[in-house]
Amino acid sequence: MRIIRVALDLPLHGLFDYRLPEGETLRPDDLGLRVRVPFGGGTKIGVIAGMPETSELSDEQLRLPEAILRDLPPLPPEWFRLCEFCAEYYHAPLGEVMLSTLPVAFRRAGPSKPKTAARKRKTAPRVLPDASPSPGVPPELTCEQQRVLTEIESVGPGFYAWLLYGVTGSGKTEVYLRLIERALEEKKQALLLTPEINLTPQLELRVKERFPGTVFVCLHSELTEAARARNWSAAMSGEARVVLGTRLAVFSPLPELGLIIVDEEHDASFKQQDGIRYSARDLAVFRARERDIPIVLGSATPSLESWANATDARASGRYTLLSLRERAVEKARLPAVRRIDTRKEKTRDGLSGILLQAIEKRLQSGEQSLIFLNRRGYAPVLACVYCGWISHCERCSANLVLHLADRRLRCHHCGSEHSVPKACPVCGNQDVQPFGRGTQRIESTLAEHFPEARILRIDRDSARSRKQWEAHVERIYAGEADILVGTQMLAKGHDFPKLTLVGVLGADAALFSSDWRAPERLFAQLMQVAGRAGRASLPGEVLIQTQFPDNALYEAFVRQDYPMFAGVLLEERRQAGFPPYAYQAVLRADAPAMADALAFLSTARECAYAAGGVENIALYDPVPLRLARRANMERAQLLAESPSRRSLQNFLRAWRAAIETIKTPRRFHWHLEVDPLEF
DNA sequence: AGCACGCCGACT
DNA sequence: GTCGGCGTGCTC
Repeated sequence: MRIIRVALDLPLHGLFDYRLPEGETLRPDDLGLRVRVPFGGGTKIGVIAGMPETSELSDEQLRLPEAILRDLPPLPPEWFRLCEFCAEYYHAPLGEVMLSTLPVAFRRAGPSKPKTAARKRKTAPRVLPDASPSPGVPPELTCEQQRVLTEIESVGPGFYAWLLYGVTGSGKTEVYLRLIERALEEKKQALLLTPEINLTPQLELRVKERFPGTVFVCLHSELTEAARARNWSAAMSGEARVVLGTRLAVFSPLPELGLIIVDEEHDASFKQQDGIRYSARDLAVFRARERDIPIVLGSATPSLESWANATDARASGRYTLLSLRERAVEKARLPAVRRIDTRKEKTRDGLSGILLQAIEKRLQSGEQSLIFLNRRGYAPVLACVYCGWISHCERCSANLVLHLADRRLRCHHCGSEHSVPKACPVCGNQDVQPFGRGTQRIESTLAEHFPEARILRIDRDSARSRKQWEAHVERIYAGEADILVGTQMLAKGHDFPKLTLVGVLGADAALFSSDWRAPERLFAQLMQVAGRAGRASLPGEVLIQTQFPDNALYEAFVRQDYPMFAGVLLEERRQAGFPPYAYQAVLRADAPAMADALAFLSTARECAYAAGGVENIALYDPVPLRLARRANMERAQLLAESPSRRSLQNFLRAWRAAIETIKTPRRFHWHLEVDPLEF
C-alpha cells in the first residue's frame, strides 16, 4: 500500500495519486481517511478513495501527502457507495460530492485540531432534556394506522419502499414514530428527512418527547458549523440513534442505519438547486436499497413520480402504496372547500364579499382566518399610467416588486433595490401606480375593512430569521392574531387550533403557467393550506377565489381527492410523453451575452450527434430560460430526453466528456442537471 | 476552480 | 520602459 488515490474538491472528474513516504504504510481499512495533500501551489483536504498497486504516474511525479488525518475515523464503504452513485447519476465529480457533503470543519485545509475532538466529547450531542415531565405516552392508534404498521411489519427485513399516502392530519407522524421505535428496539439507527428547517422544530419536539433518553441529533444548514460537525460525528460513531434533517442529512454516515423516512416526499426542496443538483429523496431510496433496509416516503400529495411507482402497473410495484384517508387527531371532518367565482362575485381590492363576510364571522366568534397568497410585497409591479413605464430590474428579466412597508422597489431574483420614484422616471408623470396585489397590500386592505382586527402578515419579509418566525408562530398560538396573511411559509407544518377559515387568492396563475409542473405544485399547496383549517374540534372552511371554478384542478381540490387528480395528471403525462414517463436532463449555460450561451448549447448539441449514442435520445433546441437574465447573466438551456433512464445516463456520460472539450469564453458557466424540476 | 505562464496595450 | 489584461493549460 504505497500509493493512495485521493478525491479532492475540484470540478475535475479524476482522482489524484500520492505516494506514501518510505517505510510508511496504510492498512486496507484506512480507506476513507482524510488526508492533507499538496496540490498545485497550495494544500487541500481530500478523502482516500483508493489504494492502487500502481499509478499511471511515475514515482517522481507523485507527491507525498502532508498528513494522514485521523481525527475522524475512516468514512465507511456505505457512504462511499452513496457518494459514488450521486457522482455518477448526477454527473458530478466524485471529490466534489464527497467533500461538499462533509461538514466544513472536516474539509478545511488548516491543521487538524485534536482540541476540537476533545471538546466534542464533553459537549457531545446532548441527550435533550425531557420537554414534558412524563415521558411521551404514545397515543392510541387508529385502525388505519394499525393496519399500515401491520403491513409494513409483515414483510421481512430488507429493502422495501413504501409510499405512505396520508391526508393532512391522518397521523403520518405517529406512524413514523412507531417505526422509529421499532428500529430503536432492534438497535438500529433511523434517518428522518424533512424538507424545511422551519418544520424541524415541531418534529424535533415530538421525537424528543417520544424517546427521552435516546440520543438524537438534527442536521440542517441553520446549525452552526460546530454543531453540525458534532452531530455529524455522533451519527457516524453510532452514538446518535435518530437523525432528523433536511436534504443534506441524507449523506450522514450511519453505521447501523435500519430505517429511512422521507416526510413530505413531494417537496421540491429535497432537490438541491445549486452546486450538485441531487434529489435527497431519490438518493435516500438508493441508500435504502444499498443497505437493504425499508424506506417510507410520506405525503398527503405524493410526487407524480412516486405515485406512478406505487400505482402504475408499468412500474411493477416499485413502491407499495399505503393509505391513511381519515383524520386521526380529532373527529373533525375535512374542511369544506368552496369556490368563489370572481366573474360573478365582484371583488374589491382583490377580496370578494363572501370572503370578507366569512372573515367577519370568524372575528365575531373569536376564531382565526388565514388569507393565503403566494406573492410577497405590496404589488408585483409599479407602472406609469401615462407612458407605460414599468419598474423593471436592469439586471434581470423580471419586474421590481413594490415593497411599501419600507418604500423600496426590490428585485426578488437578484436582490437589487431602489427607492420608490415619486414620478415616472421616463416621462415625469406623477401618476405611477402599483399593479397587482401582494401580501402587504392585502394586509393593508384587510386593515381598512377590519380596523379592530389584529392582522399578522407572515412571509419571507416579515419572518426573515428563525427567531422572527417563531415569534409569529407563538403569537398565533397565543391567539394574539385574528387574521393571518401569508405565503406558502404558512402553509406547512403548523396547526393552529383556532384557525377555521382559509381564503386562497391568486391561485389561478398556476393554471396557465408555462411551467407544466405548476398545477401539481398548486394542488399540493392547496391541500396543505386547506389542512390548516379546522384541525381541532372546530370545523374548517376553505374559500378559493377563482375565475375558473370549473377547472379540473379545483374540481379535484373541492373533493380533496388527490388520487383522482394524480390519475388525471399521470394520464396526461403519459400521453404527452412527459416525466415520469420520460427521463430528462438539461444542459444549462450562463454567460454575460445570450448569444454566447446559445452558441455553446448549439455546439454541445452538434457534438452530441458526433459522439453518437443518441438513438433513443431526443435533443431539443437551445432556448433562453423563462427568467433569461438574472443578476446580469444570460441563461439558456438545452433539454435532453429519453424514455429510458439507462439510455439517458449512458448518453450523458459520453456527452459530458464531449462538452468538456468545448472551449468557452471567460465568465462562462455550464452545468448538467439530471431530473430537473424547473425549466 | 485556482494558479501559473505568456504575449500585447496605456500608464506611474 | 513596466503593470495588467485574459487566453491556455495543468494540477497527482
